[in-house]
Formats: sequence, C-alpha cells, structure tokens
Amino acid sequence: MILITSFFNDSTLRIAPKLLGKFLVRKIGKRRIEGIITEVEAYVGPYDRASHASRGKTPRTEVMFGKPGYWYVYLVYGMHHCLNIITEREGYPAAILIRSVGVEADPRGSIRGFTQMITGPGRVCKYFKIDKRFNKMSANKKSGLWIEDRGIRISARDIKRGKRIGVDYAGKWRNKPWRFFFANV
DNA sequence: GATAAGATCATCT
DNA sequence: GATGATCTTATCA
Repeated sequence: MILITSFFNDSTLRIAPKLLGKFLVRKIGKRRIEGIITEVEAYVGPYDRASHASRGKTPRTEVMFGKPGYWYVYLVYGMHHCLNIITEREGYPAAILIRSVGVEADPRGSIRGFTQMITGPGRVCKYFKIDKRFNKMSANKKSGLWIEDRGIRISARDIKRGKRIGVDYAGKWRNKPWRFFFANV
C-alpha cells in the first residue's frame, strides 16, 4: 500500500517513527530499487535552527512550506544529495530526512535479515540514484519514487531515539531527540 | 569517545 | 565570501 498525502499531513514527530519499517521504492524503467527504512530524522517548524526552513522561505526551502507528501532533495557539502519527505499542512515547514535503508533481502515480515545496510543520507541517494530531479516532485508512482507500507509490524522496543547528526551549530535545537532508528538490525 | 581536516559547490549574505 | 541535515581518514585521549 502506497503512503499517500493524508499520511504525511500530520505531526512530523508522530510520522517519523512510523516511517521505520516502511519501504522506499524507486522505479527506473522495468528495474526497481527498494529497501526498508531504518533511520530517519525530523526537521520541524520555522524555529528549528537545524532545519533549512529556520532561515525563512527561500527558493531552496519553499518546498518545505508546501504540501505534504512531496520530496525535498538538496545537495550538501558540494557532493552529497539528501532525500526528505515533506510533512504537515501547507504553510508549515517540516520534513523527514531518510538517513538509512536496509537492502538485498526479503524480510518476510521482519525488520531483520538484511544483508546490506545503506547508512547515511548521501549513500541512500547514491544507491537509489536520487538527485535534484526529484526535488518538488510528489511521492507516488508517477514520479517513480514513493514509500510503501508492506504490513511489517514494528515493536516500540525496536525503535530508538537520539539527537540528530551534524547539527551541532543549531544551539538549543542541537540536542532535540528527533532522530529515530532501529537498534540491532 | 571526541575533535578535525579535506573534498567540493549550491545557496545565501 | 562563508558555509553546510556528509563521509572518510586521522589523531588524541
């Protein structure tokens, strides 16, 4: 079942842990690239200094202020693309960064058993062949990049929280426990 | 564990 | 002109 706009039109911090165990799917012609989402980070609202949106609406960040269920893709450090899904109502800037994905195995209803982990947002984009072409596109079959729920049940025990990575400049926002990930997968 | 440097460029000031 | 939602490698503790 493909996750649609209504799934993303909700509190970012409520959605973020729910994305764990969902599948990121990329279709290129007849080929599919897919993997189970194992780590995400939430960037929430106009005041979160770790979020690009805290500097106000600019040509780059306007997609964060737009409709939920769209992709926000940008280049950091001159070499890595990062993939985010826009959340919350139009006008409120928020997104979830997809940091890690498990691939190369059929989980058969489990979050374990993957033979390869793609760790880090830069590597996720490289593996899924994602670049700025997807920026401002919607997450559905038409764009060729979407998120699916395959009915894997996630136990609250499997979900860990921690501070976000690489945002030490963000003042009091730096320690917000808005990173969600699976432990021991 | 913590901290740092280098690669390399779109974005913002 | 400065900087970063990264990644790798290195050094210190």
